[in-house]
Amino acid sequence: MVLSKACTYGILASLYVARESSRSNGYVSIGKMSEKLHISFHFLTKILQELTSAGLLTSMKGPKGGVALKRDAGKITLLDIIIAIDGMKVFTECLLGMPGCGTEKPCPVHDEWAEIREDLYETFRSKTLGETVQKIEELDLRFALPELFDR
Amino acid sequence: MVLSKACTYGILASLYVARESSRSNGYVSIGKMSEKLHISFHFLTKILQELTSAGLLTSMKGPKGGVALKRDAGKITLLDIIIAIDGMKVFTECLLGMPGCGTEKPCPVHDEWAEIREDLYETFRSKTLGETVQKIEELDLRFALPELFDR
DNA sequence: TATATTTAAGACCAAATACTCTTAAATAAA
DNA sequence: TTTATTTAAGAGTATTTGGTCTTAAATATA
Ligand code: SF4
Ligand code: SF4
Repeated sequence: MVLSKACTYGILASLYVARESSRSNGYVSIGKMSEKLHISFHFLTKILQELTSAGLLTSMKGPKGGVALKRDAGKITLLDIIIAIDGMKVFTECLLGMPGCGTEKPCPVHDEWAEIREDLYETFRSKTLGETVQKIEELDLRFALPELFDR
Repeated sequence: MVLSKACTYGILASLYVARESSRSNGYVSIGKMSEKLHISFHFLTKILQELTSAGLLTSMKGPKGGVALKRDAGKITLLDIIIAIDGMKVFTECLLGMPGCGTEKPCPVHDEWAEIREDLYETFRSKTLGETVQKIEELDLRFALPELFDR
C-alpha cells in the first residue's frame, strides 16, 4: 500500500470538510463525519489532530465545534495532506528499500521507479481540495467507504 | 512502501541466483547468499521457500545443496517474483484503499492511479532476471544492501 | 553406513501500524 | 453559572509484518 490507512482517511475527511464548508460554512463535526465516512470516530479524531497541528485545519471544542479548513480549499492540495500524515518518504523512498542508494550507482529499476514516483507526486501536487470536490460534485464521484454519505 | 520487505529481498536474491548460475551453474547456497546480500539467513530461507513452492526456483538439501532457477533466467521476470511473494494486489489495489470501487464510479484520482499502477506493472513485466543481471554487470549497478558482494 | 551440511517447516518473538478507550479541557447554550 | 457537547491527549489493545530460533528431513561424501 502506497499510502497508510491514516493517510487515506485523512484525504477522505479533508474532502468531506472542504465539501461541507463550501455549503454551510462553519465547523464540521468529527462525530458526524465519522458516521458519514464510516471511519472510527476516535481514529479519525487523531488523524485530524495531525492535520490541525500541521496547520491545514483549525478546530474548536464544545457544542457547534468541529474542524474547518484553515486555508481556502483551493489553496490546499492532496499533497499537503499526504505530507502532513505520511511525510515526504512516500515520494523519496526506494522501491527496493536500499539505504543510501541514489542516482550515482543505481539499481536496475531506478530510472523507471524515479519516474513513477515523480508522476505520483505530480498527481497529488496538482489537485487542490477545491478542484477535487468540484469534480466530485460534477461527475458524482465517490470518496467514502461503502455507503456514501446520504446527501 | 510499494513492495513488502520480503518481496524486495526475494528480488535481490533472485538476481543473485541468476548471476551465480550464469557463471558456475549448480545450486547456490542460501547461507552464502545471505552473507553476501546481508539478509538474515532464516528470513531469506523462508522467502526462497515461497519462490520454490511457486515454481520459480528448485532446491536441494544437503552438502552442495541450495537453490537454483527452475526456468531460464530469460524466462523469469521481476513480475513473477513479485506475484509469488506479494501477490497481484500490488497492481490491483486502490490508492485510497476503498473496497469494491472501480471504474464505473471512480474516485477523483482513479485515472491517474490506474495509469501509474499500469506503468509499474509494465516495468516489472518487461524485466527478466537474465536481462537485469546483464545490465547489472555491464553498468556495474548495485543490487545488494550496503556492502555489495566482494567480487 | 555414519556424519556433516544444508534446506523445510513451523513455532516463536519483535516492531510497526491500525484502532479503541478513558480522561481532561474548552465552549456554547440553557 | 451549570450542563451538555465536542475536541485534545495519551494510554492501551489488536493485527500485520518482519525477523529469529529450533527441530526435522534430505543428501553428498568420507
Ligand atoms: S537505484 Fe534502485 S535501489 Fe537505489 S534508490 Fe533507486 S530504486 Fe532504490
Ligand atoms: S476510483 Fe479511486 S478509490 Fe476507487 S479504486 Fe480507483 S483509485 Fe481507488
